[in-house]
Amino acid sequence: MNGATTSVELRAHNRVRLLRAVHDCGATRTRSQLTRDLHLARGTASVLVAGLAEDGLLHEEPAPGAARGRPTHVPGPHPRGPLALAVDVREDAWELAACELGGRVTVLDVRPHDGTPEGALGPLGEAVRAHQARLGPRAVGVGVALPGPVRHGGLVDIPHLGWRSVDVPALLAPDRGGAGAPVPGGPLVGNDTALAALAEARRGRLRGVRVGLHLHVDFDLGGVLVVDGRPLDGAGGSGAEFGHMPLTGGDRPCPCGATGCWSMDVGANALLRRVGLAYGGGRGREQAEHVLATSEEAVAANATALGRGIAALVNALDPEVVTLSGHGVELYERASGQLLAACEPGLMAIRRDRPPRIAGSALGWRGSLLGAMESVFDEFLTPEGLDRWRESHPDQAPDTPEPQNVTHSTLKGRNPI
Amino acid sequence: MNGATTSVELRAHNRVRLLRAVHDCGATRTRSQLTRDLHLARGTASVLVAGLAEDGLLHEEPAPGAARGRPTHVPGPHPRGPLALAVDVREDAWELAACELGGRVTVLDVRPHDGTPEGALGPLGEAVRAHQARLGPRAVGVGVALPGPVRHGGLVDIPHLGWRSVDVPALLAPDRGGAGAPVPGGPLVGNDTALAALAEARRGRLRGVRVGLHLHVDFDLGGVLVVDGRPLDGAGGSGAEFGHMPLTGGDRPCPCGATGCWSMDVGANALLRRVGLAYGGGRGREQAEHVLATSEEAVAANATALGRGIAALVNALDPEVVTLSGHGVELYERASGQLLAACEPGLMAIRRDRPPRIAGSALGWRGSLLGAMESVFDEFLTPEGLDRWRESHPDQAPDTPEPQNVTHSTLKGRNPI
DNA sequence: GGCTTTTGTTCACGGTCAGAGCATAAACTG
DNA sequence: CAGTTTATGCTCTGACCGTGAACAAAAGCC
Repeated sequence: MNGATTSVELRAHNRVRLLRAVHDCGATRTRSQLTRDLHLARGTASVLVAGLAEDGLLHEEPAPGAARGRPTHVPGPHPRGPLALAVDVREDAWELAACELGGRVTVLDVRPHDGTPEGALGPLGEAVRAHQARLGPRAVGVGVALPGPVRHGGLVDIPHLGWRSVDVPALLAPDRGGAGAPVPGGPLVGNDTALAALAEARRGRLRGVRVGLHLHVDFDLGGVLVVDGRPLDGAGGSGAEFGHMPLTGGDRPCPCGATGCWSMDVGANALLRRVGLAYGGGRGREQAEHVLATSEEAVAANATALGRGIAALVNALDPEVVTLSGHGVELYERASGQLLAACEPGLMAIRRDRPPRIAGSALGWRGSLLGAMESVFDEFLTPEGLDRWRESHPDQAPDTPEPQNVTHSTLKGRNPI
Repeated sequence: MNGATTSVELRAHNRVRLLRAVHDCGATRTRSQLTRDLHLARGTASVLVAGLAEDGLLHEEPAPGAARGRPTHVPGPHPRGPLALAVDVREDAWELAACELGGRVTVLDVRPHDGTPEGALGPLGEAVRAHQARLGPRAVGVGVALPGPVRHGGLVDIPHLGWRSVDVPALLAPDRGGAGAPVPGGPLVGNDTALAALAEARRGRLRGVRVGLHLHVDFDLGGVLVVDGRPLDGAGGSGAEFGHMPLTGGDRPCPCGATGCWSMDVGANALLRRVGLAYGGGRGREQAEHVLATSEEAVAANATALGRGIAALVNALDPEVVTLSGHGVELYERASGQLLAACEPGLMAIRRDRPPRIAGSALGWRGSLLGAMESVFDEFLTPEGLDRWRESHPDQAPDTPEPQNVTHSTLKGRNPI
């Protein structure tokens, strides 16, 4: 992102570039490929890799495929290297995972909860602290995805669960008592839509896309613009709320406090309402999935509302691609016709010539969790982050036991990964 | 923006940083202040300034105020330094100016036109070419602001003037015959709203603001998000069209091809329609100004629609500041009460706690022209741009006569600068 | 007029990367 | 199976850059 000014910053900058390249490609590229991609001299790459390996950040393995010349190696995560703890908190359950550099995910824990701030975040905090203690300095950060707007580094509102300015960092670590202020080393709290978009930008269908629009459909609808691989999260961190614009002409009051929000017409709650079932409070995920699978009419209504809103956003923002995650994937698969039919008349004439691609996410329901991981590594893969690592690893990293590879059942929804 | 990788890139990067700092502060800071601001050693700054002065890019003048120690100097534009040609094309007239590094503007020409592509751009192209010939290599680029969406580097649509995919670069320079492709050295065509937002970000009320929303009101309404000093112009360059979302619940067909656009309810055309006068086709600027000054009712209707749309966008994007330019300044001065009253009920509850500031532009009607200038310097103030300059100035720049300092009357509207 | 303060200039020094030359390790060739 | 080809890793030299200290310069202050 930013530029180096002095020679020593230059070295730090190149260390970060190399490490990020390894992470972004999922530890698949060989050293010689990386050398070319980053326009480095072979000697420079040699020094950089050696340094990162010595710091316990990288570990080279022989490259699998046999090629013509001298065999090269694939730099990947160090066996005692940094781990990001990532959490996806939904309205009815949470999932905790440890993630290596490169993006390999090991699910550590999955638990349902009662929808209250204490009921959800208390046990989660305990689990996080236990794993942090077990992993020691290998745990370089905690990223948490939450299904509501996040303000000023941790205050979360989820109107339909009755969460009002819930201080998530404080509830996760009661002793540290941070009043909304982002404690150094505290959890990185983010909106699930914004984090799903981040994952999509790094490892999904928005990879390499300069301007993309990501929409995340769960109980309600979130949306955010992704520019140059970064979701635009607003001034206070809560800028992924495209669902709270009155794009579909409704006049129903929204729990958010406004009226006629697009979000009222798309998502699990809208599906349930459409068929006359009870909705709200984070309940009814299974019924909603049943409706999605069986009620042609409710699906069509959802898809129509989705399409109309997409048209408005495409007019305004001119994205190259529109991606859908959560229920959006199935909604698009089952009713792309209605969606596109509702979208087209809402487009400006000049947009109809070259409409953006619309695509389901490649990450399924894993987006928010992966985005939480990326948010941790985004902070770690900086000169400052690597300096901290170096300080916490005086010479040789102590032998930490591998994280238990028990993979619990993951949160509901398909998991293509 | 991006970072240097090698030592020599580092030098180029620091040259750019210094030059940009001079430009951004309007050539007001002293060399010692710049040295501190950029965290440079005095020796480095010395070498950099000397190099830039020798290249004909900077020229140091003694600092005006007398301080305690050894007197310092103020680096400013070189008398034979680079000039950006900037053009603001409106529906009924255009204005051409030459701009020095640092932002000093000299208006070169102002002319009304008939609203046709040829009528507007033919004479403009002649004027531009004449000045380019006069200035030689000092003219480092041409930036053009146009009141409609700009696609793929130059194709412009202005529905209410009947412009459909007008190839602006080709019409400005018929001999070069670029078919929409951005010719190297060709004009940088941009949307007036996006460029007004750019100017606001660099020299107006969005300076230093991480996330801001800028709305430009002329005959109709344009809007764009500004992040880190950069307006988000979409995948094809036409992402400043917040006016073409159905935010106010109308159902009137819009010339753009969609229905119920916000833009139908705000701007000169909306004012004229409200009082029953003829509108469209870029005519009626003076009548609209009269309506704005006299009709309480039409102004209130405009302000209400503006406020309602702002609420939706604030919900979605969480900007820190909302700025208004063009007629928006007067609209806000005359009816901020109605605007805010319409905005508030549309906000999410969490936004009502900390609503963004709303402010009239500090640049009045000059924004688009200044933004056109900034777009030229944004391309010039890069390692590549400075290399081109060095190549076109083999050793010592030839003596070019100063641009005539005749300042024509500027385009209609107040000009605080 | 001498002292203090601030800034510009010069230069030795350490750090960084590019590039060339050489070593290495595989596949290919006959 | 031995020589050739090819691609890569390693090492060293050279050029470049910014830092920081020492010195010079130019003003205000006492």
